[in-house]
Amino acid sequence: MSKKIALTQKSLLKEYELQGWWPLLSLHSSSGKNPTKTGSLNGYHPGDYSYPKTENERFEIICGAILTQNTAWPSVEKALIALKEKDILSPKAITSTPKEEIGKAIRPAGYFNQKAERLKLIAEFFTGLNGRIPKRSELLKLNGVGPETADSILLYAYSQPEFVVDAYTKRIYSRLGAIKSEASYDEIKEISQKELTRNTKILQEAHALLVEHAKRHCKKKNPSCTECPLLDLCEKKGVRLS
DNA sequence: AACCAGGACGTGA
DNA sequence: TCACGTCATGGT
Repeated sequence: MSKKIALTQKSLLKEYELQGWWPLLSLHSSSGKNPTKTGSLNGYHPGDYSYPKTENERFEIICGAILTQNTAWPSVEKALIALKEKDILSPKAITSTPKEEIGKAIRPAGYFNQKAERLKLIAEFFTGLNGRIPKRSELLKLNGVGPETADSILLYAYSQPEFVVDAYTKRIYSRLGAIKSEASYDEIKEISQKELTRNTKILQEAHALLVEHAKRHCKKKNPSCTECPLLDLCEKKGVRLS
């Protein structure tokens, strides 16, 4: 309870260093995969919180937030790259392109039928904003945008201080003993923001670090606890030591 | 060859 | 409210 979440972030930052989310296609270098990150080819910008710099980048993040629902990031990147290749990674293009063609491009990201529909809905919504920052309640009214997607959009596309709770967060916090396993999305979000302070840069890093840690050590099936940087904080110490 | 992946929605109890 | 089935491809 008391300060476990804050201590966790401190340990994760020391272990993995700054993450620099959200990954952007425009930041992909030709030098290949970044060995310090597990999820993306690269596209991160550690230490630079000035992204997104353009409306195109902002919209790319929004599309990524939809496409990554229950889907591994490398698959999402394939979909985003395909959209860009076909020149349909803009609100106008997505609005004016048939759902079938969008579905064809985003196929590797899975659920391509409903995601194509959701991309069209949020493209319309984005255009209607005219550059204004959306409210969370507005985002939640969109079909296909639940609490996590809404918070991801606010935190990474609009730099609003909203903590993102995902399956990784719940798993890590639950194993640590920082929350009860039945805790709701909003409960986890509130205690996190309370312990971490409501600061955009901190919350961007916090979520990214949790994702990285879940992929490296706190895996669902076979967690590797032996070299876990959180071992001394963890209630389920040594679920798997081998 | 199951199992999992940076969820959300519709349905019925 | 809430548990449960559904949506789908691709990597391990």
